[in-house]
Amino acid sequence: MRLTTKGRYAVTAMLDLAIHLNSGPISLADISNRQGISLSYLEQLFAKLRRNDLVVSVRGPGGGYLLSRASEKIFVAQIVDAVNESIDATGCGGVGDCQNGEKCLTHHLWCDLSDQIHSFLSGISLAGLVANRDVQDVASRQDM
Amino acid sequence: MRLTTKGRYAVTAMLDLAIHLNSGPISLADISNRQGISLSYLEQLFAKLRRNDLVVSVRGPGGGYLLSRASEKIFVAQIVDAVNESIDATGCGGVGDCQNGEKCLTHHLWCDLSDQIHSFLSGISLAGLVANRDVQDVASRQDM
DNA sequence: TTTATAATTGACTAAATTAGTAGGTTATTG
DNA sequence: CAATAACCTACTAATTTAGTCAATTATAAA
Repeated sequence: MRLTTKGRYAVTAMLDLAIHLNSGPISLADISNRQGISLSYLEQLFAKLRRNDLVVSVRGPGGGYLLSRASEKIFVAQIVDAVNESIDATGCGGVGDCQNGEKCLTHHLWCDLSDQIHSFLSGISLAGLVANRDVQDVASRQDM
Repeated sequence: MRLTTKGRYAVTAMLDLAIHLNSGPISLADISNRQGISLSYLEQLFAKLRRNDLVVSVRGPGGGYLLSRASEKIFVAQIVDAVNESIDATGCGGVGDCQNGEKCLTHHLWCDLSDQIHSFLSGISLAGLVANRDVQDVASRQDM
């Protein structure tokens, strides 16, 4: 299991889209400026987000990206998953063949932990994040 | 944040010690055989576990490692921490300087997640794991 | 006292992953 | 037709993981 800047960048970028919902398509250049993420790296991340139907793209001048559905229906777990940062804490993908085809001694523990993390991140939607006071503070700072 | 085989190996090895509590010092060779972890790699992990006062060592023939205290008082979070797999999900270590000295848009979210994971893993002791039915099944298979 | 055991230490390495960069192509709008 | 911005591919530096290897030190048993 890993959760590094890759997953954090993806969630941050998606949250940026959710915040600027009423401004039409948002270009990656805008997100890059506001969030301090390299444009080329954003392109890679958005390729995955698009393949996972989390965003839709609009090409050409004035184009950019839009959320594929209401921000209430996009959850942090889906975003982290989309950029291949598995939320799974087991080494076997939950299958249970971690030690010579059998379960390792701690298999059960990592399954429980995975469930815990997954249910936490599945309970948080972009809309929920946008409504957060702390998030609004940071967003208004960035829009100046 | 990462949780890879490194942290899983460490917890598995510590659990092996907890299970064989009444057999005196347990050598790394024994753990290596039972758990399928390379001996040299175990040496590296146990150097860290010892520095963090989670185990004590006994040198010479018949030597090995013992838990430094009762298995009720050693928690999974401490073991994962000891081998440098931070449980922290933020990029800034919780400080809040993730974007040019200020909090990034998702800082709050990662703080909450870190708390969640930490409190989960802090609530599970080695004794608790040993008592688990699934763990006992795997352990008895390994002792044959 | 020697020998075997087992921890301890340090240096090295292959493979994978992360976090990018660079350069070009395609679609669309004005 | 020119500018914009998505799209795509290939490459790279740095870091981390998961080890290997070789030597040293401490101790118990013979």
